[in-house]
Amino acid sequence: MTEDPAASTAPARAAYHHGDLRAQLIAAVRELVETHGPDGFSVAEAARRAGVSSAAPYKHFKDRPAILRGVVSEAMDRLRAAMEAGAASYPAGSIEAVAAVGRAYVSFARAEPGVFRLVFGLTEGHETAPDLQSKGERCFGVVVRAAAACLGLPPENSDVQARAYMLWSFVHGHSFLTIDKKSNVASDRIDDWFYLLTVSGAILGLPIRR
Amino acid sequence: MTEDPAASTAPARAAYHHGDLRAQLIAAVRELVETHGPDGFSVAEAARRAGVSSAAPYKHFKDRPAILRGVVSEAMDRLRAAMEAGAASYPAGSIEAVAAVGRAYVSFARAEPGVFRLVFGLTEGHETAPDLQSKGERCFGVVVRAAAACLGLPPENSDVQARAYMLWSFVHGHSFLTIDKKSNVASDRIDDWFYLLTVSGAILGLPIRR
DNA sequence: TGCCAAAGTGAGTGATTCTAACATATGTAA
DNA sequence: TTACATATGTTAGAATCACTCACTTTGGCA
Repeated sequence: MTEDPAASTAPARAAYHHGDLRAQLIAAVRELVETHGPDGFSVAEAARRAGVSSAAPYKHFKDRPAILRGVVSEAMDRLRAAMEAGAASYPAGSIEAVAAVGRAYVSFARAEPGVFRLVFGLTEGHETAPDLQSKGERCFGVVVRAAAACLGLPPENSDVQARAYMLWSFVHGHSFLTIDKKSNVASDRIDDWFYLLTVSGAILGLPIRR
Repeated sequence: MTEDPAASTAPARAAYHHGDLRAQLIAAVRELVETHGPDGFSVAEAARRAGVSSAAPYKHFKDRPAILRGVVSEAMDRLRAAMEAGAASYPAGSIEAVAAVGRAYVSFARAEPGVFRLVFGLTEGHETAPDLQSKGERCFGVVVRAAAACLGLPPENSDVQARAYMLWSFVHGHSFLTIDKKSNVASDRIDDWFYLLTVSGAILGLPIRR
């Protein structure tokens, strides 16, 4: 019982008492949410996978929603990092950079549909979570900056903000429809990259590349 | 105990044994989902509100997810009816009719954010629910027909399908971002009707009215 | 070394989902 | 009208879960 190397997908059980249980719990919950759906997760099962008693999680999280919020917070960090990496992989100010932000968004939703749904389906305790709110705004900020650079306008410009919001709406909706498998008729036939380029160009008012 | 007129918001208790429990349960669950969030609902509470024992619901629904699916099914009927009514309130083939479909969509999300989230957040038993799948496709069909009429092309045309999908993505994303209160900075300032007209026009390739 | 706080355990409470066995009302056919 | 089959309800109970409390163990620190 000193070691348990086959503990789900968590890298390893560090120690009997001291291990970084908090991170391991978040990883376990993320996995559960991904496989069993956002509401098919239980604190008891997560604790079981982490190899601790069912009361241990409450030393690190106040509540069941608090655990969910931890997962969401971590996921939003990764999402924003992916968006920024997408923007950085193309010349600053190019429309390709804008589309790459959207592409990163859709890719994240495809790779982790359960977590993605959780991020934008969290309602309980949402009002009392200023850090999640601010992280959401930072994600939006990535879109705003890319659009601003592309348009040659300051990010505070209202037109930039509006166009960034439209871009985000489209990409957000496309992500949801994709993972929901609704209307796969059109979704499957679509090359996302071309679509994102097309729509980004149209929304930003730039000529569309063919 | 023959009458119980103050039973939540359900119109009235029809009879002791015979009442239309199924419809009343769906109404109670819809209400619970709306007030306490999609996962803050319990079969026991719904039964309590309908004035029956906690085992009664299982005579009408196989499962907890089955009840949710019943609510979703009913909601999708209403959503489609609202979209069709929106389209019908403007001349057939007009861009205003297309935008009205989107407006109905956003209005529904605003009016019933909990149910809306449930409709597109349902994952459990989703694969074994062909009626929900077909209802989703019928909703998409409303968009397709409006776009086809506007473009003067048959609904089966692939360009029509793709543009309809883009329209739906945008409207869907806008709905979600609106009810999630993310990035209210831009969302609040927006006149939806003008936006929908603008985007609809851009996506359909028609001149944008100013 | 001795003490304190952090971190984990085990048992227990109340609520939940769902099943099983039983009771009652409704509709149909003799 | 009576008798049966079925739909619809009930109570009781098993299994699970969220969460709390009292207790124990461990690591850090003066």
